[in-house]
Amino acid sequence: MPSKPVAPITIDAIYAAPGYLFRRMQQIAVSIFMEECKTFDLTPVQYAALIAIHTHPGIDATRLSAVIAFDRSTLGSVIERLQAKDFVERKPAPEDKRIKLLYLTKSGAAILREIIPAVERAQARMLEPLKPTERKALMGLMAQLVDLNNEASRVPLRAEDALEHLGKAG
Amino acid sequence: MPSKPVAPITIDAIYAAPGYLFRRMQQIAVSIFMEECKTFDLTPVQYAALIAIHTHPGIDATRLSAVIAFDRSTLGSVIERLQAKDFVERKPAPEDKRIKLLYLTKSGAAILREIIPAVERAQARMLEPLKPTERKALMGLMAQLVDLNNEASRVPLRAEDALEHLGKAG
DNA sequence: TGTAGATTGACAGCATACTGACAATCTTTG
DNA sequence: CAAAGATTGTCAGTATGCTGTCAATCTACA
Repeated sequence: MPSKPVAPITIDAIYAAPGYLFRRMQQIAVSIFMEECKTFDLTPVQYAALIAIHTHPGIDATRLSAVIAFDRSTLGSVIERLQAKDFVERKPAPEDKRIKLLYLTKSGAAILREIIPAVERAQARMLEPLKPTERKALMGLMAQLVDLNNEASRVPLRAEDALEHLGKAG
Repeated sequence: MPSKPVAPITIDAIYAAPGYLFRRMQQIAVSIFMEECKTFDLTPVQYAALIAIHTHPGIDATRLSAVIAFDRSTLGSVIERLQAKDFVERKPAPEDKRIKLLYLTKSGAAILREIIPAVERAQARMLEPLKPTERKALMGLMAQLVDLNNEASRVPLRAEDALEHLGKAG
């Protein structure tokens, strides 16, 4: 009996591979985001951070990294840049000297309101080539896959766990 | 009549956004790849470059960047690292002094053969949480979307155009 | 032929992303 | 209470990824 056939080494195999398609689509998504939001000087990551801080005022960096699925190291410099642009401020936590709490500044809240239409245009453009039914199907499958693969990429905490101690009153 | 309702600013809106799902899935895909291939000291990008050079021996850096959808700048340092590991070698093109042609070394060809099973395990793991039908559907939609959005992320050349002058005998 | 324009590889600069390590600090446990 | 262990923010180091620029070189047109 013949042994299991070895897949030929070709570039076309790459083009059909999940890993390639995910990387390429991420690349395209960032490009579209930056194009729609070019007047705002905000990257996708910085936008996500602002939204999360808006939703959870007084969150600390470690919990924020869990909420938007980032490692702490990267997030440190992201916050630094947001602080330099005066969109975010950090206050020492009174009960724990290690922690610095994150808050939006007035400019931060303002730019968030202004950028949202542009972000929504960007999100719509990413899926525009598909038919409405296909968009729904794709987003459903992606949400499912990301959720079920959550453990695969080691993020320090699951978002819900990270927020347990944070008062619902915010 | 009421004006168009403004979407509330919440973190949940982020979690359902295409941009977030694409970024997160790319993150997960890289993580799985690195886990399966950790004995090989090759990143996903370096792997893609090796495959492309294997498929098109004597390709130059600019065309390679088009084939695997990268900008030239990033690819420069990627090639440098592959060269440092002795997986790739560059030879000056006789008919054009600007160009350096890329070839796999013996070690490069060898590691490619060895790593492929690990890469295939990684690719399979990315989609594992889904049912077979769903995997096919997702990959179909992703391939379609990436293809139709190709112009969105400005890669210098389309892959086919990039390879036009390269002899089929290559 | 000569020169304007295009191409190539290289570089600087910025912003993710990750691992691993570290001191300061807090918590848990004996 | 004291020592062990965990957590927090930060840093160093590596690798993408992008824009923009540049000199060297090639091409195409006047």
